[in-house]
Amino acid sequence: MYNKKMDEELDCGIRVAFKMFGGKWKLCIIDAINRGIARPNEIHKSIVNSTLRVIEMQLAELLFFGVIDKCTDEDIYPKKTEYRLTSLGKSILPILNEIDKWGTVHSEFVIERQSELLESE
Amino acid sequence: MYNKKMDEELDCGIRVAFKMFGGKWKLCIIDAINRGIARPNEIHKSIVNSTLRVIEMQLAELLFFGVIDKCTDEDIYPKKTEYRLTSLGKSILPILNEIDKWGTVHSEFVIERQSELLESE
DNA sequence: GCAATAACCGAAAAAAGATTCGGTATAGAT
DNA sequence: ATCTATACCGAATCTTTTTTCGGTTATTGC
Repeated sequence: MYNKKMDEELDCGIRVAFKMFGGKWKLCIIDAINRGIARPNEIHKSIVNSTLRVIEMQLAELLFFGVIDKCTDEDIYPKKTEYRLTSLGKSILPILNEIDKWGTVHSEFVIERQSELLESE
Repeated sequence: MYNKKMDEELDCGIRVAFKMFGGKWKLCIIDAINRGIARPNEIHKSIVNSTLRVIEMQLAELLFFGVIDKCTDEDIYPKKTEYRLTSLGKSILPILNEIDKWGTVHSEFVIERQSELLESE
């Protein structure tokens, strides 16, 4: 969450949507929370190759944009924070499922093309 | 299309899908082609705030991954190139429509939150 | 001949985004 | 007292993506 130098137009649905969940990790985070993985540390561990810091930052953005809700139990230590999807967050789930389904179906093909790229370097 | 230093796992559908159409401009390009805007120059003009160069680069990637087809009329000048969606490209359309619909519905809300961010800098 | 046009490409520079690292806080266990 | 765990934050650094800019090619129109 910092300032951009170039102005970004939110003039079509696609760009608005990408503003919300277009980041590299956002949909994975939303998916994890939806599957009941509620705590930052757990979310981080569930997403291969993610760093805790980036998960924290993306959670902060999702929170700011009202995609998720946060409740922290401040009394207990180690602190216990849980995130849940808001209704706005839940409204993304059908899209998430479609995207995940598409990716699963085409995974083999994409991975193959990808590896051709890497071989030819 | 260059080499990444960090390895990216394509271990879930979401990441596979994002590999294909997760870029900032890809879905806009697919949308444009789907609406009959077939030529690089026209696609560029139809997408506000895009540079021609980035459109060219993204078209090359979409081509490489088999999302679009290209046919260039080399005989005529100025050269005439037209892109079309392949069946793989067309398979993305339902998702694209869902995303666009979501963004259109929530556009006002997102733009408002966004402007709160910018005011408080 | 010269400008315009369309497609494209390479490379430097800028911007955006992610990682790394070190720090805070606080309580319970050893 | 020290270690552990969890959440979280700031800042430097590094990677990835986008922009900017200057080319090339080949034809049509002036």
